[in-house]
Parts: sequence; structure tokens; C-alpha cells
Amino acid sequence: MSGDERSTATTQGSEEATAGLAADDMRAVGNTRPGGRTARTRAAVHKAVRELIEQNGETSPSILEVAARSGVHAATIYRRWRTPEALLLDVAVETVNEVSPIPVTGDLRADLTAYTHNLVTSTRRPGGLGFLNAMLTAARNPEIGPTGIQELVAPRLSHFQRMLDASGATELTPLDLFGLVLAPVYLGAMIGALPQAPDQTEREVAEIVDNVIAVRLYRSSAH
Amino acid sequence: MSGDERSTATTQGSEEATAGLAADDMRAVGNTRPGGRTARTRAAVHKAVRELIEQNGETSPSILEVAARSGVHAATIYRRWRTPEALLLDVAVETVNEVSPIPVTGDLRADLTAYTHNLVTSTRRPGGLGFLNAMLTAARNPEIGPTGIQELVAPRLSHFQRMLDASGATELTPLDLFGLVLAPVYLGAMIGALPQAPDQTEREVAEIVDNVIAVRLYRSSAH
DNA sequence: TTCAAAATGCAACACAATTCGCGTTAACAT
DNA sequence: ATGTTAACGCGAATTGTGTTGCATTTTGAA
Repeated sequence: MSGDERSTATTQGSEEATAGLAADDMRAVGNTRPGGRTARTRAAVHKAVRELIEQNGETSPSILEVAARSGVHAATIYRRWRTPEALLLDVAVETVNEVSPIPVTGDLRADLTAYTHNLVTSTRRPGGLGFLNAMLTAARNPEIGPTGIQELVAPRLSHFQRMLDASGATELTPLDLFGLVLAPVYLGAMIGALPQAPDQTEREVAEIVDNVIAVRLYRSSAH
Repeated sequence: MSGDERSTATTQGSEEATAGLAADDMRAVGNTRPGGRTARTRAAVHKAVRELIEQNGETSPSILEVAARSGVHAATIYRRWRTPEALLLDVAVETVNEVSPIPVTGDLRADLTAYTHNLVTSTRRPGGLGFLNAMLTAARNPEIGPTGIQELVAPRLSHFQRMLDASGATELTPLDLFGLVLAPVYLGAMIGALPQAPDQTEREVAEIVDNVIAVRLYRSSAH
């Protein structure tokens, strides 16, 4: 009923974030120990989660399964992540930042095409809807709330901002890209509307990119 | 491990669907009994689910809670719906068909505005993300699969088709509206990007509608 | 009215998920 | 190096979820 700060901390927890917390107010209560064994445990658990997702597809692994596979005791996982949802979210955020880079070349159409293609492809992998699911679960969790979600999304949005700045697309905001690219791709994958054949994928990607271009042109002309 | 057909049946089950099944091939195995007590039980359970969602916000009620509230024994609910996800999906589909009509007046902009406004408003109610969550869970469920999801979505898409036909918007498909309206609104609500003030809501709705118009114009001109 | 069986209620049951107390290991500040 | 204590492992206890067999009620049709 009380231990919320830990769950929130590990939820954000990339490497830097954990270190950042250590240098903060945690000092008052007692030292935190991100190094050595703790990092090793974290890595083992994350690895196990990824492997289980790879195996089982969309079905989310339970904490017990993760414990068995990683060799880390279940009680430890419960203590650090509190719930399976928090663990999955932690892994999902890390994964998305690794595998889904946002290109910034100054050519809006090229950047969007590359990014969207990558995104569409990633939704077809086993567990491709896992990130969306983790985000949605987090959004529905009162412990996290709107603020927590926006903290999770903020880094990606600022990347989008850089892409837009580089190409001078002042008519568009990161939220536009979120609505015109991310949202349709994820929900399209959800209802199985995405094409399976590779050549149709190109057409799908082109269509989404065209939508963004259309909106940009419309806003330029219509004042 | 075997009883899938029942769960699938109740998943689709609006009133007509249930009656339709009774007149079908179910006759071979044994009579089904949609009337009287069965209907009463179903209504009580649905009512309890809605009330619990109203109370608890985004947190999904468990089958045990629904049983306690509805006065229907838990075993009965387990037998009819199998899992909490299937129950929530059942209620969510029914709800969405009731509260979120798709207008068809022949004026595309007006229809879209009315529908989008309704949609944005509904995502702000307690449990507003419940439908998205239920759909996503269903999509991740191997028992249901892409086919099952498309059966759920199909009626809504055909309604969209009517809206487009009535206004002569041949450049657009129902899937376009799904991607340009539904997806951004739901995912916008997810990340808390939707405005809270009523007057900003109008601007948000107008922007989404403008995006659709922009895409339509773009496709008309760019051949 | 009468009857076969579908649907429900009930309680015991099996099993998975989560928590807890406590002893052990190992960061890391000194 | 050395001491403090955070983080971990372990197993038992607790709680929650889902299942099953059987008696009872109720439906729909003969």
C-alpha cells in the first residue's frame, strides 16, 4: 500500500535514470546500489522477457515464467517491478529505443518513409503489439497517470521535433506525426489491416507518408 | 481446452446474434435457451460490469467482483464467458454500438465532426479506454486471431462506408477513416494528449476532420 | 401438463500468483 | 580491509483465480 516510489523508479529505469536517482534524494533514506549484481539481475530478467516474447508471440509472459527462465528468484522480481505490467513496460520502453531509431536527414519524406517502414515491420514481429499493450496498460494505471505516460512519450516526441526542424516542416508538430503515423500503424496492426506481402508494405508506407504530406500542404495553403 | 464455440458465440452476442444462433446448427447438438433466465443473467452481468467500470475508472473488474455485484454465481460467468477479457469485450462491443452512432447525412464534414466529437467525449468517460483495451487484448489472443477481430470491426467499417457513399467521397475508404480519426483519437487519449477544456475540444475535433479533408483533396489533385 | 435437458447455484477442489520472514551475499562508503 | 546494509535467495504461508461434480431450477417443446 505504500511502496510506490520503487515501482515508479524501475518503470522509468534505463541505465542513466537509475544512476540519476542514486545521486538524488535517495541518499537521505539509504544508499541504492545499481552496480554489480543488481545490474546483472536486471539484465538477466530483461533477457528472459525478450526470449519468452520471441517464443510465445503475443501472449505476455508471467513473472513466474520469467523467474524460471532467468534464474532470478520470483520474489526478487516482485520486489523490483511489483507487477508484470511494470516489468513488460520497462522492457518495452528499452526495446523501442534500441530498435526503432528516428532518422534526421533534412528530407522529411525520406525520414518518414524510413521510420514508418521500420515501424510497420516491427509490428509484424512476435510481440509486435507488446509495446502498445504496455503503454495502454500503463495509461490505465492510476499509479502512473497522465504525467507518467507523458514522461515516457516525451523523448520520442522530441526526436520527432528534431526530424521536423531539420526539414523545415514548421506546419507540423510531433503530435501530428504521432496521430498520422504511429497511431494508424499500431491500430492497423491491431485489427489486422496491415498487408502481409512485402510489396504491399511499400504501398502502405507510401500512403501513410502521403497523408502527412497532404496535411502539411493543406495547412500551408489554407492559412 | 475444447469449449471454444460457446465463448465465441457470446463474444459476438448482441440480441439478434444470439437468436440467430438458436435457429442455426445448434439444433443438432441440443437446444440453446436464450430466453427468460439466461437473458436475465446476461443483463445482470452486463449491468454489473458497467457499474463497476463507472466506479473504478480504468481498472478492469475481475470476474469475482462482477459475480458479487450481479448476484450471479462466479461459476456461471466462467462457464459463459470463460475469461474476464471475453466478458469485457462483449460489454465493450455492445456499449460502443449503443452510444457511438455513425451519422449519414450526405455532408462529409458535418458527419465527421459529429462523430469525432462524440468519440472524443466518450474517451474521457470512466473506462473510456476500455474498448481499445478489450480490442487489443482480443487481437493478442490466439484463440480469436485476425479473423475474429475483423468480424468485430466489420459492422463499424460498413457504417463508415455508408457515410462516405452518401457524401460521394470516393477517394476515401473506411480504413482511411479508421486511421485518420479513430486511431489518433484513441491513442491521443492514451498518452493524455487530448485537451481537457471544452473549447479546445472543438479545435481538436476540427483539426482531425481537416486532416481527413486534406487527404481527400490531396488524392483528388495528385491523381 | 409433463418431461428431457440447458442453465444455474453451491461447495469442494486444484492450481497459480503474491507476500512474508529470515538468513546469506555482495555493493560501496569509509 | 572492514562494517553497514541494500539486494538477493529460499521456502512457507496466504491469497486469488479458475475448475469440476452434483443437486436444483427453469426453459421450451411434445
